[in-house]
Amino acid sequence: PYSHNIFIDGLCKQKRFSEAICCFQELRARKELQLCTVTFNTIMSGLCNTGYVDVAKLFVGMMLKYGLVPDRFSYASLAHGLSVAGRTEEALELCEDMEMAGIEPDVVTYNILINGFRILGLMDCVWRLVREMILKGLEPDLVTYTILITGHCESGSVDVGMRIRKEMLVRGFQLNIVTYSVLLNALSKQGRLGDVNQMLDEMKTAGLDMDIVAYSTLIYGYCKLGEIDKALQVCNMMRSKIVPPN
RNA sequence: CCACUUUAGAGACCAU
Repeated sequence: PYSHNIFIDGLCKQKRFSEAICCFQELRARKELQLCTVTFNTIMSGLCNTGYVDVAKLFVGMMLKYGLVPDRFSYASLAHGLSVAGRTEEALELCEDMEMAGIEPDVVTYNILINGFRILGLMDCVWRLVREMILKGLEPDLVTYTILITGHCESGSVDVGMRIRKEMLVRGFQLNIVTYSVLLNALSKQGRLGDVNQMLDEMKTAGLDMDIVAYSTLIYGYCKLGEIDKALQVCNMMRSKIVPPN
C-alpha cells in the first residue's frame, strides 16, 4: 500500500528529484491514490538533504492546499535542512511554529537544533538547548552526546569530549561506533596515540564492529600519528572483512 | 534482524 512512497523515497535518496517529482505529479493526477503527509515528507526530506530547503518549503504550501497538515517529520526535515545550511536561527523559529501548531519538540527536534549550533561553533547555544530539553523532561540520548563530543573536539577541547564520554559511561550509555569514530578522529589529530589505543581497547571490549567510516578514520589517524605500519595493518584487516559500503 | 518519511562520525574528489 505504501509502494509509491517507497519508490519516491528511493528516487530521492539517489537524488533523482525530477523523476521523484514526476512520480509525485502522476499520483497527484490520479485521484484513486491519495497523496498523504508521508509522500510530501519524503520529497521534502530528500530536497532538504541535498541543500534545497527553500524548494522543500514550497511543498508545505502545497500540502496545506491538499488539506494535509505538516507533522513532526515534516518539521524535522526542514529544520535539519536549515541547520546544516547554517541557518539554525530559522530552524529554531520553525520549531517554535511547530510548537504553536501543537506538536511538542522531542529529542530529535532538539538534536537537530543542537547540531545546528554545533556546526556554527556556538557551544553556548548548544548547552543552552541541552539544559532546556532537560527542563522539559527530555533525556539527551546517544545522538545528543555524540553531537556534544563532536562540538567540543572541533572547538579544540578534546579533553572536554573525553569527559563527556566518561559521563556517558557513568550514566550507563554504551557508546556506539559513531561516537568512537568522533573520538578516534579528534585524538589522532591531537597526536594522542595512547588514548587512541585505549579507545580501541574499549571498542573491542564492547564488541563493537568497525564500519567503513571507523576504518577510514583509523587509517587516516594512524597516518597522522606517523604509525604507517599500523595503518597498513588496519587496511589489511579491512580487506579481510566484509564492510558494508556507505 | 529489518520494510512508507525526520537527528550524530572519516577521508578522497570537484568547486571556490
